[in-house]
Amino acid sequence: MIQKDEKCKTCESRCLGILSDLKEETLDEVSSHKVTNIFKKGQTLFMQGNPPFGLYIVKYGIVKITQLGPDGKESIVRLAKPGDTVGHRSLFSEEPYKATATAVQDTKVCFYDKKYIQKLVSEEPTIAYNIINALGRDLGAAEHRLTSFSQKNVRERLAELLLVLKEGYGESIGDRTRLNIKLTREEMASIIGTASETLIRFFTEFKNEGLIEQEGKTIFILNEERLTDFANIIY
Amino acid sequence: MIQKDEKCKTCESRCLGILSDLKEETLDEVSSHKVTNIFKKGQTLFMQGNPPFGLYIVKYGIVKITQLGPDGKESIVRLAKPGDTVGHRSLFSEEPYKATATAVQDTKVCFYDKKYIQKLVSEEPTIAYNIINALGRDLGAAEHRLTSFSQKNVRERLAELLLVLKEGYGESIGDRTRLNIKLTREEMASIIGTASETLIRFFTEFKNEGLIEQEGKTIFILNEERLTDFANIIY
DNA sequence: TACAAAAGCTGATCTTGCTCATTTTTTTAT
DNA sequence: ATAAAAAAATGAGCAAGATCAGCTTTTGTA
Repeated sequence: MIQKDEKCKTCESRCLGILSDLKEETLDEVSSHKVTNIFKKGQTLFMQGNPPFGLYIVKYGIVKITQLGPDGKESIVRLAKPGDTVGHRSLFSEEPYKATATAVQDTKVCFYDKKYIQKLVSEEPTIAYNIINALGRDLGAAEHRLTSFSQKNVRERLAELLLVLKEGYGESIGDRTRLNIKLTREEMASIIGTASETLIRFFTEFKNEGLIEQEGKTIFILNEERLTDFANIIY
Repeated sequence: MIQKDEKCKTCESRCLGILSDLKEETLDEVSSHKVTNIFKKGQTLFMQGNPPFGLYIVKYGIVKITQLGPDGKESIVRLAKPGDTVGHRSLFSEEPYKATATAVQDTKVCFYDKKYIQKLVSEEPTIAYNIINALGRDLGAAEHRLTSFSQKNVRERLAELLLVLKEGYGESIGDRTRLNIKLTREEMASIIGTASETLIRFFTEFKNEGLIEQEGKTIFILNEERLTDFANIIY
């Protein structure tokens, strides 16, 4: 499903992302260079090994970026929410994608051709800044996770994951925080690098201890403070 | 020790890094904006928590970028060799450094002020490209390591580390490859996220199996092919 | 609405790799 | 050159978490 009618100028997700600082007239021009796509839950935006053609910006929904391990098991290396960019890591590298991007739920993304983004970067320093910042943020997150993988146990990493999800997807509902993201146990396990059985055990522990709650597939954070203690936060 | 006399134009390390595509006259201008420093082995370029002031480019030597874990243990998240950039992750983010940069051996670096780099990025798209590429490469490496941490055992990760070090620091000497980098067992362990004792055990195994050799503190790769098998490479 | 498939959960067992202790070797400083 | 400190190496015991198996619940689909 392809749409070309929508305008960046009036897009709510835009103000969160790398196009946030552009002038109105530039935005009109940008609009005419994008293609909007809807991906159903489970559909792939691009696959590991394919050549990169351009840049995706998430309008709504959630995208997971995964890598295949030696035994065909997938690891989730990153998540992208509305306003986030997907494909920026490989933008100007001449190499094929090192990861696969898949819609975690029904997702709308805007696609921009590589050539056009290159032009934009050279003409609009603010775009360059924003891409550099986005990459810096992602690199910081990845390296922080490396340290967690090295030095924390699974229970601590799960507590940390719940707090990170709260940061990115949490919405305060009364005295609880609802996580507006639905991941399978398998997916959560693959983010923190453990077996799903192990994740489930600690997840159940947290539920029994009254730190979190579940309604259907939706997770609620009840006690952020105690979760923070358990996460053994680094800084 | 500070030197201001050296020229970027004639610098051998420059052609490897983000300044590689500049015109001669721009390079003269760039030269006048840099400060060259020598850091003795063990000295720090900057510390986790400090505000970032600019960008470092390694001229010779090696720099490790480390993060402190919850118990004060350090994890090495990245290494930088001549031509590589240090400090680019936090360049335009308004946050303090999330990691510490330390000279692994005597190291010479050129320092460029943040403001000046910002000006350069907006005036020279090639600089923006190169920084984006450097960040993309680093992010790719970090995410690849995340997958390895999730899915590989210590033996496989050590084999992989030796191959990565060969890629970055290897020099062919007869039928062996010498690694031009000297790390302690502790440091190697902290790269692959294991205890030094465990690393030493597998290191000894690899020596006994004739995959690697050691003269003093210098490591030689004898059998890359078999090491690659053991590394269980992902792609 | 019913059936199949996928996801979630729990228990039992086994293995990897961590921790602690000790010895040996190498490096650094005086 | 010598002492002190740091790094490397090795062994033994233990614990975190992986794996395997079986069962239940949920979800998707015909």
